[in-house]
Amino acid sequence: MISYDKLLEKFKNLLKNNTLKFTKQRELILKFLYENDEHFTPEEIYMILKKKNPDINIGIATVYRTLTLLEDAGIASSISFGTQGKKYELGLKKHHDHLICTTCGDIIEFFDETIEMQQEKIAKKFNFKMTDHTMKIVGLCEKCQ
Amino acid sequence: MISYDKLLEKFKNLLKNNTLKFTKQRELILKFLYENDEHFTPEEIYMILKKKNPDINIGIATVYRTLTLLEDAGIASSISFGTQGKKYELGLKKHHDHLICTTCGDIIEFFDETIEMQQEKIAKKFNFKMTDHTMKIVGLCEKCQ
DNA sequence: CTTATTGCAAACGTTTTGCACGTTT
DNA sequence: AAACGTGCAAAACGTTTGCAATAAG
Repeated sequence: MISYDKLLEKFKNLLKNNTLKFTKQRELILKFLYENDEHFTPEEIYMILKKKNPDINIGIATVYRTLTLLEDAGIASSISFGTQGKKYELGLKKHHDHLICTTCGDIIEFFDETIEMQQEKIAKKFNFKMTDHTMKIVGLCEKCQ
Repeated sequence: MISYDKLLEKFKNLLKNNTLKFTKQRELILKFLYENDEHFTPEEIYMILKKKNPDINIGIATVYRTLTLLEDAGIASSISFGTQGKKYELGLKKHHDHLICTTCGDIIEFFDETIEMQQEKIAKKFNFKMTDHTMKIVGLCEKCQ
C-alpha cells in the first residue's frame, strides 16, 4: 500500500500540473479517505471533518467538489446507490467489486479474476473500448439472513 | 417472446390478486414498454405518453408509481445512472447486463453464462444471499471511438 | 358505495451553482 | 497582483408525498 506521504506528493503534483491549488480542505479530505478504509457519503465526510477540525472551516460544496476532483484523478472511487446518492472510498487499491447488504447496508469487497477476464472478452466481442466496469451483488449478508 | 395480450392478462391478474385497479394510465405505460424495446427515463415516458395521448390525462407521479409497481412485479426492470436517475425497460427478457457508451449514451445488452455462474459462486463464498446483481461495462461503443 | 388511483403542487434529499470574499501561487 | 478555491445560500435535479377529486370494482 502506498504511504500517505507518497499519496500526498502525488496529489500535489496532480494539482500543480493542472494549475490547481493545494488547500487545507483538499488535504483534509484526502487524508480522511486515506485513514478510513470504508465507504462514506459526502455528507458523512463533511460532518466528520467539520467536527474533528473546528479550526478549519469546511463546506459541503467543497467536499463534493473535492471528491469529484479526486475521482477524476483516479485517487478516489465511488459506488452509486441510485437516488440515495454515492459513497466514496480511496480508489488506489486494486480494482474490486462489491457485495451490498440491503438490510444493514454493509459493503463487502471482492476481486475475482474470472469475472475480470470475462469482462475484457465481452468488451472485445462488442468492439467496445472499456474504460470502467462495475459489478454489484445485492442481497442479504450472513448476519442479516 | 410473450404476446402483448398475454402480458396484459398477466398484468391484470397481478392487479386483481393484489386488490389493485386496472387503469388507462397503467395500461398505457405497460403498452409503451412492450412496444419500445429501449431504455427510457420516467420523464421520457411521461412526455411521450402525454404527447401521444392528448385525450388521456397523465401525470409524472403516476409514471413513477406505475414503473415501481411494474418493477416490483418483475414486469419492468431498471438500470441506475447514479444521480442522473434510472432508465426502465420491459423486464421479461432473460436476465442480462449492459454495456453503456459514455459518448452517445447507447446501451448494449448482453448475457454471459460464465459471469452468471461466477456471481453465484462469489455469493456462496461470502455466505451472501443474493437477490439481485448488476454489471455495467462503461466505455466507448464502436461508433464513438 | 367503497376503495384504490389519479393529477397537482408542494416537499424531499442529494448535488450543483453564482457570488462575494479568502487563500494560494 | 492574478487566479483559483472557498463557504454560503439559493437553485437544480430526479423523485416522493399529501390531498381532494375521480374512476374502478
